[in-house]
Amino acid sequence: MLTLYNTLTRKKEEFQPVHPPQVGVYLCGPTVYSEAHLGNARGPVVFDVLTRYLRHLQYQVRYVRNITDVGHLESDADTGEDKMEKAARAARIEPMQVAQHFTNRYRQHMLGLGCLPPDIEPQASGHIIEQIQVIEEIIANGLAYEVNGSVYFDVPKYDEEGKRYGKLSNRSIEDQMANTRAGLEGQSEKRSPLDFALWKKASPEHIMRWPSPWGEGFPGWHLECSAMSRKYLGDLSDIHGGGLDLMFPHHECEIAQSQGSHSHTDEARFWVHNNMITVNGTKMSKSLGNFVLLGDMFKGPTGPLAFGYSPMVVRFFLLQAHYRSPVDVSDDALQAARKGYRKLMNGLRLLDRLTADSLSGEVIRDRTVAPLAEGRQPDTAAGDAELRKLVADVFVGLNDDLNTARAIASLFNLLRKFNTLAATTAAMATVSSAALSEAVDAYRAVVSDILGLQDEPRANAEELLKLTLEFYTEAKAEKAYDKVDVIRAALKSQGIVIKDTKAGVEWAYSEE
RNA sequence: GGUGACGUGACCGAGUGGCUAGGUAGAGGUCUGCAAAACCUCCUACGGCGGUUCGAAUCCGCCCGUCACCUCCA
Repeated sequence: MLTLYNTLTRKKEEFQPVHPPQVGVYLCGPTVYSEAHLGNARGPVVFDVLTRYLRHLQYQVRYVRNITDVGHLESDADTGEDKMEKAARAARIEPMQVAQHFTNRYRQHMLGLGCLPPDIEPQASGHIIEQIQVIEEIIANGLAYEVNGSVYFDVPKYDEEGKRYGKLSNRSIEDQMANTRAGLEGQSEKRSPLDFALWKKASPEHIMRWPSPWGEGFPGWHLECSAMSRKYLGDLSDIHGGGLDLMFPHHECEIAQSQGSHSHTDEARFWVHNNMITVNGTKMSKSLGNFVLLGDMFKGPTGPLAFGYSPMVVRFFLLQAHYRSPVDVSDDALQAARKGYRKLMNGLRLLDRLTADSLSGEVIRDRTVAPLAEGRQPDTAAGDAELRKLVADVFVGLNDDLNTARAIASLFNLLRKFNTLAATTAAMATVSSAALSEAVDAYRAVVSDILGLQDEPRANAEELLKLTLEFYTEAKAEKAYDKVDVIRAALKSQGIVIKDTKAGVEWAYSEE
């Protein structure tokens, strides 16, 4: 049974869907005004594994990952220029063009990292009507007020009603009041410094603006997720997540908005937060400038990294730590991860052989039974039990708050067993083909389907072809025509024909 | 200041009071035409000081150190 750590209750809870077998999952997606960095990838990778595992558990998952293309203000105060607009102005293009560009880049990188596309990928700008609707509900409930064409959420009033603003991040409204920064004063429109904007009036120079009951403007920081989560996952979804740094204020505000609207829920039953990626122990972030862009990281070198690392190595690296632990990036750690990843992939190839052998039953039986006396069947009880234990351990890890680090450790133990079995016929005789095939299926399922780790072909086809042509030329020089024919036929089966020209041996794609 | 984490062997990184985490690196060995891979063995650590306990990396206290959130941030 899967347990998940719920930030809302601060403990691990058994996962039960609100409406089984459906499961609604929402991940706060990227703000598409710049290139994604490694830190931006962790949430999507973790939630990709989570949704893959939920599907493996036979749940019908609807996975929503939004695109924030509006609504993030640049300055500390609730005023200032939208990040999209700022980027657009700098590049002298349409804001939507900026959004589209980085959305495309983001999708490309996420696919490379093995993240399956979400079922719904809603854009904030496409849900202005829904957001206005939520604001109207909150106003109707007396928890928001309009000033000068802007609408603010009334945090103190909400808190007075016993809703407890701060329940997610575990902070009291008194403490928050006491710790209000001096720099944040001067937002005269707000009744309380804790209030946050639901709708902001657009200043004349603002490009991204929409009509509303309060005049032309744009939605506030936290509204889109509440509105879109409700639209696609209902009043109460199952799992809502994002980085730890979104817990406050973003997710806290989301809960307030949902409680304050007609939904009257915490928006999601489970609030799940992944920890940060650090560089030399310090959080990777755009503002600190110590980030490693995904595109650069795949090519390398960049920033603190002297080498490039493939997307799958990066994915494996992230999954080797538990999602609630911080992970520090370094060449040492990534190089170790690369070897581990390749080991796991070699295991996948070994399984193809193991399965092929088991399928041709005679081969296995001959090999395994041969050393035994006539008429005796090998005793596989102990071997089978051991194999099944190794498989079970993998799922123990996954079920324990999606502890991929433990699951991977168990996979390596299972892999060692496979390697031992494959080494000798005597070893192979210690397990039944039924138990073996179960274990093989489990390994494949976990590595490929759940952890989403695919083999990355590292061989260069061009180089291999060149090598083959050298053998061809050699064989031809030796007049070893049988070899020549074999090579020619093999290449032809790959759609490639060899052309003997006066200048030398060349190749072309077969036109047949 | 408030809230919350964390300090594990050369490196990364799991650890639910007693049972080998795992990966990488290193040493030795088996196998091998040479290698590689694989397998076996070794290197067996928990910031410090106290306490609870038959027993603590794991619980409690204090101290030292690091980090995150409290402002947009995954």
